[in-house]
Amino acid sequence: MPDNVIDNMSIDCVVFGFSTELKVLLVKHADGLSKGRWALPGGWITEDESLDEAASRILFLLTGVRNLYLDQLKAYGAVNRFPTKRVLTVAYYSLIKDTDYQLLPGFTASDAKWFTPEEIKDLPYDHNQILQDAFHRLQSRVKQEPVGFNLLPEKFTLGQLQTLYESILQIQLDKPNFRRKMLKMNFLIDCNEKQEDVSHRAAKLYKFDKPTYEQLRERKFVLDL
Amino acid sequence: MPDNVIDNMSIDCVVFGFSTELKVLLVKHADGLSKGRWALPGGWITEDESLDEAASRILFLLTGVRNLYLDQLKAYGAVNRFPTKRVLTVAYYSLIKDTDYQLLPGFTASDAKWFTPEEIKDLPYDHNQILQDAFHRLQSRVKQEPVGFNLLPEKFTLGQLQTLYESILQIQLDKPNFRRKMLKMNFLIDCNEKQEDVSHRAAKLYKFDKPTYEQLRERKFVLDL
DNA sequence: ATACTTATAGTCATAATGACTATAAGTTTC
DNA sequence: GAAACTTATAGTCATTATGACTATAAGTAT
Repeated sequence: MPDNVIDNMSIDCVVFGFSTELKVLLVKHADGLSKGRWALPGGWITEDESLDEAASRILFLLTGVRNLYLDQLKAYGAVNRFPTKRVLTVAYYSLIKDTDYQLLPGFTASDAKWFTPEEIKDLPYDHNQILQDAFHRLQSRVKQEPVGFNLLPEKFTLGQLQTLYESILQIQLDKPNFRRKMLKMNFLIDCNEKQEDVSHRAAKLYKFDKPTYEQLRERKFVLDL
Repeated sequence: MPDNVIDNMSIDCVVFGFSTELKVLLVKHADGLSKGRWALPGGWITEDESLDEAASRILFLLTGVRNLYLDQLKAYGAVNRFPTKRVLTVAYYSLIKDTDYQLLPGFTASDAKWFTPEEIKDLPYDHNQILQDAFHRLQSRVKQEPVGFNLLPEKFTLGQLQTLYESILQIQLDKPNFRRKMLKMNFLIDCNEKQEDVSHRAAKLYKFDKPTYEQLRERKFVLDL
């Protein structure tokens, strides 16, 4: 443990990604009491950094990506949540495009891996609780913010967008109605391009018009799916 | 400072109340660097209590009410947020009915007081930020939960309910449309009683049907005002 | 050529919305 | 006691949104 860490404060991160379904990034702990087990990525907070800075540093070390979408979830401070001493952890959740994601040298596939929520059974400490809370936060956030746009590639199809919403909200949506609703919102820009390399009719590609979205969000706007 | 406190972790609480408008409870600090200034109620976390327990204890000491509606907001941990040393604080927000509220002996009107948001100018530490974040949380929460029912008396009129929503969301609402929307939700029970002691036509009193509300909330339900 | 697969367009009855008007039931003022 | 207020409550109506569909298009795979 470096000498400028605060020895009773840590960070834990829930990193969400999406390709064909929603995934969470776990790391295999190299040492400590949870050695060899998969757990949420985390680390100690140092004296000279804020909470957000600590989370950002820890995620950069893991993923190689700076300025990830990162939002604090909440603090966890049960008396015995950590086995050896009392440690408060501040949990964050993060969204990442898999196109941006690259494991840094030092991490290998056996150290860090994407898991679907169903694959994740038994995490150490209170990480199951943190993961569940993060997932609920994502579910409520997705209705009020363009979080989807932090998970999808620059250009995407309406089908991908729908699959994303379905896998976050865990519901089935009617395709024509979903399209109609999204397009009426007016924050999708038609790229005038089509998908390539698909074995069926290619779909139009869209991208996200951030200014329009922000304007909408200022007023009210609840996405009711 | 008692000897079982953790000297770098504290709690701060934003307590909301409502009578004719939304209010926030502040206390006058008796000692320390902010002596004599109004600030959010707070205190140190002790070794033997969780975060929720600490917040609950601190609010009980202040208000005399146990089992308040209490929800964690988030943790604040800027390096220099506290002047003498590094302290992480976990902020909570709480809702209280003024009928339940009674200042405990030991607190007087000059120690603890309700303020409207506009009256609150310049709080010490990062309390301005915490207050603002709590208010935003309340604004978004009110659309997805019956938080209003933790702020109103047991029996209330539709007029009071509307005023509450207006003062939380800081918008004007059309009266007939608001009534229609609320009543259609089916979680209001007609008490078959009327207001008394008002100098105009008395309104019907309603109370909240918690089971029906919870059922609704399970499914989806976004209150779009 | 036919069967798949997914994309995209359109229909239609019903429900919700926003902006109102109208009336009721009391109090206060003159 | 009548008129003027104040707030509650009921109802109208044109417009828009919704949910559940059907239909067609544009490709690939068999």
